[in-house]
Amino acid sequence: MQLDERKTKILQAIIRNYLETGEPVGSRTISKYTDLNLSSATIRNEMADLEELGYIIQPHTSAGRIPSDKGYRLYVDSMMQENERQVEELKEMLVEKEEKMDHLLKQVAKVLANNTNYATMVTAPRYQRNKLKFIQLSKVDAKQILAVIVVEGNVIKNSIIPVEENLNEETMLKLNILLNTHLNGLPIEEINLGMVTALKQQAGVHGSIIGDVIDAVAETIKEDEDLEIYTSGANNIFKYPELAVQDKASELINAFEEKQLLSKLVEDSQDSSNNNEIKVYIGEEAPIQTMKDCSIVTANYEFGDGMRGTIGIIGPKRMDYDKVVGTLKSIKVQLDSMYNDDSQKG
Amino acid sequence: MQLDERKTKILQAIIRNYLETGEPVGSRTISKYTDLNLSSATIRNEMADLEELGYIIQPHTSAGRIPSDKGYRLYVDSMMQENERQVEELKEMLVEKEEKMDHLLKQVAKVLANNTNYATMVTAPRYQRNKLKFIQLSKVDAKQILAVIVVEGNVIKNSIIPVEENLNEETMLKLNILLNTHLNGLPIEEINLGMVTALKQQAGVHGSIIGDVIDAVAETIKEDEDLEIYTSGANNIFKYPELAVQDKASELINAFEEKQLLSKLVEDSQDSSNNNEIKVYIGEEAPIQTMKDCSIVTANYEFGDGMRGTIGIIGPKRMDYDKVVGTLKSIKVQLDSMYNDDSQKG
DNA sequence: GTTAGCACTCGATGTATTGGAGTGCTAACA
DNA sequence: TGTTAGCACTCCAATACATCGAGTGCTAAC
Repeated sequence: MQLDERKTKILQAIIRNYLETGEPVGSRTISKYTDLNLSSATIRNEMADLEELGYIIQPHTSAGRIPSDKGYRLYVDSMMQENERQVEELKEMLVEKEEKMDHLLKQVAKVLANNTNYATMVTAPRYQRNKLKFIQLSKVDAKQILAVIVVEGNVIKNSIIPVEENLNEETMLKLNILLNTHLNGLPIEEINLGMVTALKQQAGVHGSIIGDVIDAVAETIKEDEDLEIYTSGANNIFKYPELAVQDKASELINAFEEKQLLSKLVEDSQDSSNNNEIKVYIGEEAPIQTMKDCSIVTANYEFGDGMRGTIGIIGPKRMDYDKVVGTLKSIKVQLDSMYNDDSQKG
Repeated sequence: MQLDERKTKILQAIIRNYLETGEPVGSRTISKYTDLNLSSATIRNEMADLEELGYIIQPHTSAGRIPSDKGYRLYVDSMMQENERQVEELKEMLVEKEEKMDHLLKQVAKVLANNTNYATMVTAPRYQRNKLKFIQLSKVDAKQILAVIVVEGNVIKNSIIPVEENLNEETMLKLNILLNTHLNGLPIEEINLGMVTALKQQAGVHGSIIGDVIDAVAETIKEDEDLEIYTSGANNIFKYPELAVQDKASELINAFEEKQLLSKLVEDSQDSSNNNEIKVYIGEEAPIQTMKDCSIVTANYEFGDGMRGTIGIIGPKRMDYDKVVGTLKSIKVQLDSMYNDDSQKG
C-alpha cells in the first residue's frame, strides 16, 4: 500500500487537528474539516489504511486516532520544505542587546519560552578551536600572582597562583614577555609538553611559575568544556496534560535542573554532518530517554570562528513544529550575525 | 484554656505522626502511640480543645486532625530545642573540596537536596562591604583594553574597554600606577565623583579611559548585586502529594527556575538582627506568596569579613524540621570555617 | 470507489451503595 | 471531677452499575 495524495491530506488534517486539541480525532471531524468532500465512512477506510501503514494510532477501539512518531516525522519532514515562515517579532525583544553574554543567552531562553510556551535551553558558545590571545601576569600581593588568560573571542579566565617568593616587578615583566612572545596566537592544542619544558628552562629560577600558568591555561580550557546551559520555561510542561503527569513531569524538571542530561542533547545536535540545519527529534528519536514523550527541536548557532552554541526547545509531541522551527531559524540568524559586535563573557 | 503538659504531649504526638504519614491523624492512633495510657475518647476531648486553641485543624467532619501553622510554629519553637542532633555525614561529602566557589556551592545544594529530599538553594556569598584590592589594565590589541578588577576576597571581574587611540606601553604603565596608587584598599562606596575627576585630570589626555575604568568598577559592583543562586532538588516537591498538585508544582518550579523570587527569601533571611540563627518560615510566614503551602528553613553563612551567603531548604509544611535544622547547622559551620582557605570566584 | 446504515466497543460520566475511619456526645464509672 | 465505653452520626473513598456518546468496522447498496 502506498501513501497517495489523498491519504497524505487526511494524515495532515489529522495531525493538524491533534496538534490543536490534543484529543484523538475521529473520522467525522476530518470529513467536515477538509475540503475533500468525503463522507466519514470513506475517511474511516483511509484511516484504517493509515493505521496499518503506521502513521496513526488508535488509543483504544472506540477512540479517534492520534499521530504516531512516524506520522509526526512525515509531517515535519514535508512541512519543513514548503513553509518558510518568518518570525520577526523576536528581533525586537533581543535588540535591547544585553552586554554580557550570559545575560543575553538567559534572555534568549526566556524570550523563546514565553513566545512558544515550551521549555527552552540555550548553551553558551563553545570553542571548537581555541587560540590563546593573550596572557597577563600581575602581582596581587607578596604571595599571590593573578594570571589573566584571554582566548580568541575575548573569553577571559582568571586564575590566582600562589607563589613562594616575592617576585619583583622586573621579573614579572620578564615572565610576561616570555609567555606572550611564545604562546600568543597559538591554538591551545598545540601547546605541548616540549614547549612547556623549553619555556621553563628559559624562565630559569621561576620555571615553576610557568608550569603553574600553563596548568591554569589547561584548567581554563577544561572548565570551558563543561558547558553552561541556560534554561527557561521548564514549568511550561505543565500546560500539556500528557506531560504533566507526576512521573514524567518530575523527570523532566529534574533534567532541566541538573542540566547534565541536556548536554547530551547538545552533543547530539552539534555532532552531525550538517550543522547548519534545524533538527527535530520526535518521541523515541530523542537522545535522552527522559524525553521520549516529548519532541525536541534544536538549532546550532555560530559565534564567529568555530565558536558554537545550541538552542533547543522541548515540548509535547504535538508541538507547533511550524512555529517553533520558524522561531528557531529566526533566532539562529540573529545570533549568527551578532559576532561582529564584540561581546564578552566573564 | 491553657496548654497543659498533657495537651502539649498530645499535640506533639499528632505533629510527629503527621510529619511521618502526611495523613490526618485520629484519636485512636494517638491513644495507641503515646505512653499516656489514655483512651481514644479522652484524646478526642483534648483534641477538641487543641482545635479550639488553634493548634490543629480538622479537614472535614469525619477526618483526623492535622497541625495548623500555629501548631507547627509551637512545635518548631519549643519542642525542637531539646534535640541537638548532629549530622556529620555531610562533612565527608563536602570534604573533597571543590576548587571553584560556584562548583562548591552547587555541590552544597546538591548534597543537601539528596540528603533531605527537599528542594534547596544556596547563594554565592555577597559582599556587604567591598574593598578594591587591585586594578590591572592591559592592552589586548590596538583598539581594546582589558581591565581586571580584583575585590577583597579575590573576587575577580573583567571588563573590556574599547579605546580610540593606540596606547603605548608606557602610557599603560602610567595609568596602572595612577589607578592603583589612588584606589587600592578603598571601600568602593568611597570612590566618589570628586575623586574620579581628580584622577581624570591627572591622567590628562587619557582621562576618558579612567572614566571608563571607574564605570567598569561600578558595573562590577552592580553585577555582584544580582546575586547568584544555585538550586537543586526542585523535583523533590513531587514526593509530597500536597505540593505535587499541578498549580502549586508549576508555580514552585517556576520560582526555582527564575530564581528571582528566591532572592526575596535571601533578603528576608539576611535582613534580621540575629544573623547567625537558623530561621524557619512556616506556611503563610514565608516571604514569598508562592510558597505559602511550604515551610522554609534558612541559614546564613559567613565567608570571612562581611561576605555573606544564604542556604535554604524548601519543603512541605510537614518537613522533618529536626533533621533539616541540624543539617543546616552543620553545613553552616563548615562553610563558616572554610574562609581560611582562599577560594576564588570567576 | 463511495456512502449510508447499523451493530458494536469502550471510555467517560453520573448515581447509588457500601464500608470504614473518625468524631461528638452522653451516660456510667472510679 | 476526670476518664472511659458506647453509640449515633458524618463524610470520604471505593465499588458497582447504568447510561451516554463518540467513534469504529463491516456490509450492502449506489
